[in-house]
Amino acid sequence: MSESPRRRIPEAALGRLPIYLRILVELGHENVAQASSEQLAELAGVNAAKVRKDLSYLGTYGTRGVGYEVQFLTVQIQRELGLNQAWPVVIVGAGNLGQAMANFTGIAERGFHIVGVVDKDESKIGTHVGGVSVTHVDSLSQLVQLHKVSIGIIATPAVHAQDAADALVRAGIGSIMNFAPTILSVPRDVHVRKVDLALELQILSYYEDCRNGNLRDVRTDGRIDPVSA
Amino acid sequence: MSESPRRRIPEAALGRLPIYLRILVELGHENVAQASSEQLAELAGVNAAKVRKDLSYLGTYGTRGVGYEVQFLTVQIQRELGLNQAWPVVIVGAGNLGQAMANFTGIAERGFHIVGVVDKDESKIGTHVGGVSVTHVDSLSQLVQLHKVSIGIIATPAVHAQDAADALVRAGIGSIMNFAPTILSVPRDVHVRKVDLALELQILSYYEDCRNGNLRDVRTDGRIDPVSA
DNA sequence: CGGACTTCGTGAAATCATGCACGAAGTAAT
DNA sequence: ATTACTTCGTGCATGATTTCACGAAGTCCG
Repeated sequence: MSESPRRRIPEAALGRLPIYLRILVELGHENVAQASSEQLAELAGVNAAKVRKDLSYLGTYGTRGVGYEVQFLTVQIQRELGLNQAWPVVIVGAGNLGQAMANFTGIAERGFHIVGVVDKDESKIGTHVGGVSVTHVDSLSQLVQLHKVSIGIIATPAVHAQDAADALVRAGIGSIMNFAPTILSVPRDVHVRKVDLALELQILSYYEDCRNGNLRDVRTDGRIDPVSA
Repeated sequence: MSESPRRRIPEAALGRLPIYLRILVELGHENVAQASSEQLAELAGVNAAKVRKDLSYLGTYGTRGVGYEVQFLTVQIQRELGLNQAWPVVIVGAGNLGQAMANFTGIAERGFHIVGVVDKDESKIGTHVGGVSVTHVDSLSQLVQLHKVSIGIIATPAVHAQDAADALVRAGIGSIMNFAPTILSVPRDVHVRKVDLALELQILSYYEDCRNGNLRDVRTDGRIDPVSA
């Protein structure tokens, strides 16, 4: 047991660390030196016990009676998330979304660096987005090796998403952020995070529909006109 | 018990319904008439029992020994999600992300209709994005009332996100999709879904960092140089 | 120094989500 | 009709996550 076998932050907690991090960075900019779990909870929109439990997975970095030291905790979370380096990222797909991601300042601000945008559409090649010029998807491997990229973003239409994933995997990428509404099939050791924008809207639609008194009636069970379209 | 008091789909299941829906629509296009939970599970990348349990929240729409009728189930899920109408949507913020969302075909395809894009930057007003022209944020209420909009998208920089939310709430919006990395404060009855793009990348960064053998060492507990930056 | 007060860290309870496994209900074919 | 087979619906066990509640460890001040 000289290794470091303890070390796996629960998914749920992991998803909140970037939120705490952003808040801490902001507090730092305002020269706030200390923050209690209560304050952080308020800013993060969660409950204080959860903040403490989440932070406890990193180590015991708080001081009882006082709170957490903003600068120190900032660095700890960054370290934990692997953000003490600038990660190079490639984007596959130079459409609306690909361009938006390439231009998105929030990404650069938080330690990511877009090193390339590729597309298969000849007409887009050579155009400039967010400081880099679009190259052909065939140059992906080269790009990845040159910049030691390990994170790729898929911003292609759904039909090409699996191709994009295959290309990224072939190029040696280890993690993928997928905007296409497609379940990608990738080797077990490649991490995929799916972001489905329409899905989020559909969920809002559900809640809106509920609110509108459209309490969808359940007991209308008998099949009504199965096929019509 | 003549009411419809039963009717609240667990969050986790709700988040998967749009996935099943997309799969069913695709199967429908391929003229597949029936699908078993096993097949749906395969396509959705989940386990068959979960598919059945999720669908059971809608009603008992399957046929034992056979499976689910694709057309019928499609309609049921749409109905449940409130997608039997086209929802009008407004976007606040005509930057990269706002433009990308306005142009995003995936959104229109799945029953949403962008009726307006507003911004506070005079230089953007009058420009065209995704079939509508950008108007001033002051016209928001008008726009919302005119088109009976109940869903708004915030695609502004973080500093203006709360203003945008306030404006949306004032205009009478009921649900908000927020791309800014900000915890919005809104009335209790307004639904907010947060999509934090940088956050997703930060989580990938964590996994990449783990993979790279950088098993962050935990026992280096003694505070190392708290403040340095 | 000692007592009052603050805030963390964490066990334990409560809640929510997942997955198994099996009975129920259907089809198909002899 | 009976038998063999498929696949749903769901009770239950297991696991993950959230929340509570309280002891421990610190600060502050007279």
